[in-house]
Amino acid sequence: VPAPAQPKKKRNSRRRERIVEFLQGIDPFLSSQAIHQMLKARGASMGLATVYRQLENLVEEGEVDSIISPSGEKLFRHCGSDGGHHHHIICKICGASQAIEDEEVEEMAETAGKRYKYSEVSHSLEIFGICETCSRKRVR
Amino acid sequence: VPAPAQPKKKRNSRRRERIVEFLQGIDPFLSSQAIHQMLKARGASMGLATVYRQLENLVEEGEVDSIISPSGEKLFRHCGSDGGHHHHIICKICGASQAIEDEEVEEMAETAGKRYKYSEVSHSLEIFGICETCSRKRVR
DNA sequence: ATACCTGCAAAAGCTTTGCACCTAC
DNA sequence: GTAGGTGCAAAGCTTTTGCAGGTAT
Repeated sequence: VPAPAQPKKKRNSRRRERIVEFLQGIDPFLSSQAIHQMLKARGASMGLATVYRQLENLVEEGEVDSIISPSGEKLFRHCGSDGGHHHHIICKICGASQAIEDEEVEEMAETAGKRYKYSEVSHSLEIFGICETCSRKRVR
Repeated sequence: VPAPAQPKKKRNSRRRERIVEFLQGIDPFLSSQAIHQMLKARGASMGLATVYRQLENLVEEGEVDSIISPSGEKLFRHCGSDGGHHHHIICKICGASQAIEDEEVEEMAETAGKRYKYSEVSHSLEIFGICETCSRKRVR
């Protein structure tokens, strides 16, 4: 079984810093496109491809958390200091999220991997719903 | 809050039966494209769009379970008789899967929804890895 | 100087949709 | 006879990639 290659060397850059800085000040999970759009709106010079490439780097380095929405779109969120891996309940409409603590999920995934002899085990648990704010807006 | 509209009336058809029949005899989670390809290989007359449309129907009716792979692709599997909703550990390479029983996840999702006042709460928990068979093939 | 970073546009994948025709009920 | 099903090709979307030029080290 080949050991996972360590990430390529990454370089600092304006765009990269801009993205990290932006994500640190943001709560919800956002799509690459949304992030690009919001950065442009803030006056950043930034190509879409760069956003994709940098987000890929940042996920690889563990700076950013990535999930897949029910529609198959990748969503990103800064997840640096507040501990390691955890899960969220996420609004399908606005992307607002709250962290969910649950150690049992981690254990369960590991146990299942061993029991069925799976290697390179990862897991994803995401809870999606519609937050109170968005619910109200919908009723109108 | 509008009540969820009941599914449209569905009609029996050769293609639909073919798909159900095929999925019932299959273990792993498969993509729409894979299912289409395998049905064609078995001599079925079947368009790709039909596979997409029927899988959509079947998921809506609860005949088929759908998940999203780490790459964002939708995967399907027959999930009719063996109880209701449950989770799986899935091979990233061949799609083989084993069911995982865990009631706590269900409770947790529900609790989190109530606590944070989210409506229309759903959740997804999937464990991905590489199964023993595929591990061996890789090493060669 | 070299290796990585960027932007743009093109290309790739998966999925959905418009339309004309077919089929179950 | 009518509403739903089907195939094909076109279109939609998100994401990736090729390439020429820019930038950090």
